[in-house]
Amino acid sequence: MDTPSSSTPVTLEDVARRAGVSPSTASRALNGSSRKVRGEYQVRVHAAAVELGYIANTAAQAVARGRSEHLAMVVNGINDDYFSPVAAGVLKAAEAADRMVTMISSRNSAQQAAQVVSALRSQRPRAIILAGGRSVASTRWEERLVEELAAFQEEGGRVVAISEEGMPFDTVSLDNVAAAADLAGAMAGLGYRRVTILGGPADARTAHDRVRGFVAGLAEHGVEVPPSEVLHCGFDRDGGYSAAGECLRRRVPAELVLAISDTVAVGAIARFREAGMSLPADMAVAGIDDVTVLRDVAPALTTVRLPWPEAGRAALDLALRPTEAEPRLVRMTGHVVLRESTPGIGGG
Amino acid sequence: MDTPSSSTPVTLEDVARRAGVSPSTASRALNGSSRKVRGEYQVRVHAAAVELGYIANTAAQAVARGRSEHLAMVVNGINDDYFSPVAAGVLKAAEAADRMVTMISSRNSAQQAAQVVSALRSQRPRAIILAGGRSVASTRWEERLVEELAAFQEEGGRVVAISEEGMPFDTVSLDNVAAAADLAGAMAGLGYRRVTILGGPADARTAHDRVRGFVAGLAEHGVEVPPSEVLHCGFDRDGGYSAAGECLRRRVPAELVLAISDTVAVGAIARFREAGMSLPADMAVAGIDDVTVLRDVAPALTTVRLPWPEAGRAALDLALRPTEAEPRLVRMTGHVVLRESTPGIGGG
DNA sequence: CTTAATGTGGAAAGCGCATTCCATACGGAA
DNA sequence: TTCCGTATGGAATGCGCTTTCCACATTAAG
Repeated sequence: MDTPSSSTPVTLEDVARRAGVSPSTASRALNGSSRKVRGEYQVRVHAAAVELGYIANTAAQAVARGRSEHLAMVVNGINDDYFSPVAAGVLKAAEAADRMVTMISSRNSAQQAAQVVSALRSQRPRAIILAGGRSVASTRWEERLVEELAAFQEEGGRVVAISEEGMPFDTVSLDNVAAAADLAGAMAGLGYRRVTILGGPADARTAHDRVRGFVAGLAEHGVEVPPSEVLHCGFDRDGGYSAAGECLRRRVPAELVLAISDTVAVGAIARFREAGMSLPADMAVAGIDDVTVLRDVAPALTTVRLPWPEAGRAALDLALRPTEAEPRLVRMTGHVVLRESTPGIGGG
Repeated sequence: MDTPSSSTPVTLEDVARRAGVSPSTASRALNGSSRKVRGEYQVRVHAAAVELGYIANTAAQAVARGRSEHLAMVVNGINDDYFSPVAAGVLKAAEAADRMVTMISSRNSAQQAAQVVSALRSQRPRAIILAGGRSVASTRWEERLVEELAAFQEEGGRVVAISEEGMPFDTVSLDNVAAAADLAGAMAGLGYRRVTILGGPADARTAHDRVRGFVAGLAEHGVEVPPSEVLHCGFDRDGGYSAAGECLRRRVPAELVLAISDTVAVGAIARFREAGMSLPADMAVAGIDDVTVLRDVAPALTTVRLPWPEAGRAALDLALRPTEAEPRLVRMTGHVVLRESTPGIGGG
């Protein structure tokens, strides 16, 4: 009790000795074995275990069994604000399934992701969940990443990607293109014609898809967006802020700014306000994601609700299901939520 | 390549054979051992490892060494929005330190926490970080939790608590009382006299401390808050929303609502708006935490900035440092951020 | 040139557990 | 009563890796 790190963890053998049985029996009694143990021994072993405060050594179990039951997740480039919903969804589902999940963040690059997956593999987890952040071009590192993942799967592991349709693994896909197109369509329906797109990083897959959706959705309603009206910027609040500044410098200001995400939209709003504009009177703004904490702010932001937490849960479900021959695809779609920030033009 | 789960992970022995050395040598070459291996063997082993795609089995290492190098973290009651900052801080720091962290969420109760810590212990991690959520009274389950943690420490593990001063472990403390008191003091300085407190759950430690700080800070400036003006509610947006409803039913409405957190404040604001009030003209509102995404909303929320991500990082630093005789305490304080939501009364 | 000190590879033991295999006890059928 | 099938405990083996411990050079010291 005095010196630190003095005691040593109690092992299964300790329990067995205490209960007066063999380690084999103790093992069978304490964990779900196919073999049965006589009732009397059963209770004696359990009693000994609680008396001694025995906690099974998962590492040892993993090596004896050849594979652990843990789950691993790589979060690609956590954004302080934004990392939450999908990770929270996964964690909550894991809680319900009584699992632990090991998280590791990769600095947003596929190179890191490959290394990180390799590190994860060393844990021999049951499944690896990959969240977000591929880039547009299929780089050499992307290939490495896929290879690494494929090797893992080859060894009996499960791989689930979130939001990354196109990988040869089980995938939970949030249809970014459709979400953006729906929103754009709705905006066109409200009468907006001159729109500027805050497009996020040029090389991020998600950003790219959303921009594509915006453009397509508007085009469908006869609204063309000249390439000069697609502004690239960071994927966060500051990105939106500075891109909005750029926007202000245009001769003919837009009627509507379509931001690639709510966070970017918030940054833009801040910049517009700073310039003395009154929202939504002077400028309409919409985003994508429907970040919860933003639902109540003024002007309430028009957005597309994307079921991120549900996607996390779905990913975990897939991860827990046994591998099948064909990669499965769970597709989730968002729906447009009209709020005050886009009152519309014709009707106003 | 055809059937799934066909291949089997390559082991250290495979590498050794390929390199024409003994497993011992391979082990020494591949991992940081105190022993040296001849240069030639060194490169041969490494070459063999990459050729074969060897990935060390951490579980086996953990059992051989007696302890793993992983970090574990229990997040107490993840709130979809709010879980972010501290977890993100920890994860980022872990990334920098090249560590993985296993997260597990406990349903906000100490009972769950005790079970969860026990599960974590089975991994034999190097450290366990405990984030948030103790209750006011020291229940039997809290004791169990501390016991569990103490046993873990006794076995050589490190324990770090965030925001939970008073446990016999290394602690990163965010001074909730002081934060609330500072804010309250500032508000009193702005001339507010009739204030209602949205106090969160009656039994949550953090909430309790903040309410205490509010009351004390106001009292210091001669402002008394009758107990009837402390409204208890959930710790989230909906809690704030409904508590604000209660608030509206009062005869003499308050001039200022002090919410226990930004999220609660946002809920309250939503309710007030719904009632047709104009903010901040009709009602001033302030919160605590300074949630990033809320910084730009209108009316910009007066709050106390609490360095949650930094706390996460600090916790990880502590976790990586060797145990010392005395539990260490890292105290972090917030600072008041005045924004539009509390324009003040005298000066306005 | 001998002897001790040092460096380095390999054999073997061990980490905590699951599991296969063997031994024993028991029940029922003949 | 004998024989076989079944149930269940225990010894032994193995999982992948680290770490003594030992053997064998080399080299430095005498």
